[in-house]
Amino acid sequence: MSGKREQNKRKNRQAILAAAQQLFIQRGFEKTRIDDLARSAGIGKGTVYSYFASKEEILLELIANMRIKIHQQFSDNNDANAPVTAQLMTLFMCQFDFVENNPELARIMLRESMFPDKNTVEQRNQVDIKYLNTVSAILYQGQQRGELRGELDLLTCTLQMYSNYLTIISGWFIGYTRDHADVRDCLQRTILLSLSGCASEPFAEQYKTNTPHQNFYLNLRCKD
Amino acid sequence: MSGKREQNKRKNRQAILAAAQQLFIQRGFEKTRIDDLARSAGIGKGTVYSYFASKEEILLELIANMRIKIHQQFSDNNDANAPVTAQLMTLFMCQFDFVENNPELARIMLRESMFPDKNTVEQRNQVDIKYLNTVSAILYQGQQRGELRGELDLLTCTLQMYSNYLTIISGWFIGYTRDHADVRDCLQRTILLSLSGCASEPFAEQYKTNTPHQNFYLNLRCKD
DNA sequence: CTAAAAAGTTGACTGCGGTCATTTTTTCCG
DNA sequence: CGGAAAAAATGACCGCAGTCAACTTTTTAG
Repeated sequence: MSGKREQNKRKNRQAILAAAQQLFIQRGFEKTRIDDLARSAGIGKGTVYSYFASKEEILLELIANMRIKIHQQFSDNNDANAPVTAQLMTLFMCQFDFVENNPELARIMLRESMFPDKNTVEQRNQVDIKYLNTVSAILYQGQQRGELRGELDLLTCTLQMYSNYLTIISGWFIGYTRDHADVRDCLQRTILLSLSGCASEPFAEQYKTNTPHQNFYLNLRCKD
Repeated sequence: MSGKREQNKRKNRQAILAAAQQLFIQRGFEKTRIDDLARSAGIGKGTVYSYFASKEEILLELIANMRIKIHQQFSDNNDANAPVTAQLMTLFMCQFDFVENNPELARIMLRESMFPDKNTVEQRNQVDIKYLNTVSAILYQGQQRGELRGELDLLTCTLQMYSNYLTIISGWFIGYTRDHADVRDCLQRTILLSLSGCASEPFAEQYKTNTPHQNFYLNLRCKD
């Protein structure tokens, strides 16, 4: 019976995540004590720390799992032939729904995701990249259909669209937007602006560049 | 001598900030204990908390003060007639210099600034708005000079430019950009993209909107 | 099967941010 | 002045995240 150990480890890890899901959502992240969480998972406090490096790590893995599910839902329902704006709106609003329903948890995730400290787990990062890849794919299709300029640098463009989303979310946290409809409107606005550009005619042309990105060390996949 | 109390309060507050500046920068935020900070300021630990609500509040006020100085430096040196791109680059790179030199402190500030929790001090927010106003002013001048489209919604445009900056900074924290030159390049790129737009000719026109923003409850001042 | 080694579990303990009852200083006013 | 009231300072204390030496379970190998 050499699988006993592995089996137990999987069970414990799941138990911790399940307890965390229950407690973090029900009672809140700050108000949940690790001791309670451990008790609820049927293990000792110290054991928790042989599975996760910190309380926050538990939350981040939990959220990463949720975000993968959300992404799956998007993929299942998205119409890849819809206009770029529509697809981006759908993708971003799916994410915002989660943020709106779990502001405390999402806030911690967003903080860590945008401004991580050194000891970040690579894997969690992958969920963000999954979303960036999706944006990238949407834009690439837009290029193929002629909606977007063909010589665009996709990476810059992807970053900008995602950054539009993050800033609107940030505005929501700060209190500049009140409800779902506000967020939707603002998001639509910035996306449209990104598409149409700020410059006036004579200038716009000269601002167009097509040299590829070389200083942002991230490779996105725009094709499945 | 009825001013004794007021005078002392001002002195203590300054002493705390001075000690914080020294210790947070020298030894780091995490590694500085409140007890040490209090000792260094010549007061008791409890007293610190009658001036600041938390360790983080001290840091945030400290940084807010630094950012005001940085902004002053920018104002003093900025050429208001330079092209929009140049002015924005100068403004953002001034800020990045601070971030680069104090990553730990800046990280905490950026996290709190973008995704604050409920009990945020209004005053600190004002520094961010100061910067947004500056961006707004730069863009407004650009409009006046004909560089930017006159019917642009300044708020949306301002948010987008600032969000370009924040995302590049975020990329730097994550490790997607390595050095000062990378950041500069990427920033330039996204700004140019914001100016020229992503859409191809026939589409670009129809994405242009000129209805003013109504769902983002922030009023910027684009004129001094 | 047994015993030693390896892997995993545990809760008492540590360190630090933040609190609060007590003490000290300052102000007010007769 | 003096002494009462108000304001401020203080450090012992608390709660909780995270550690670690002791202990238990599982695996390995002879």
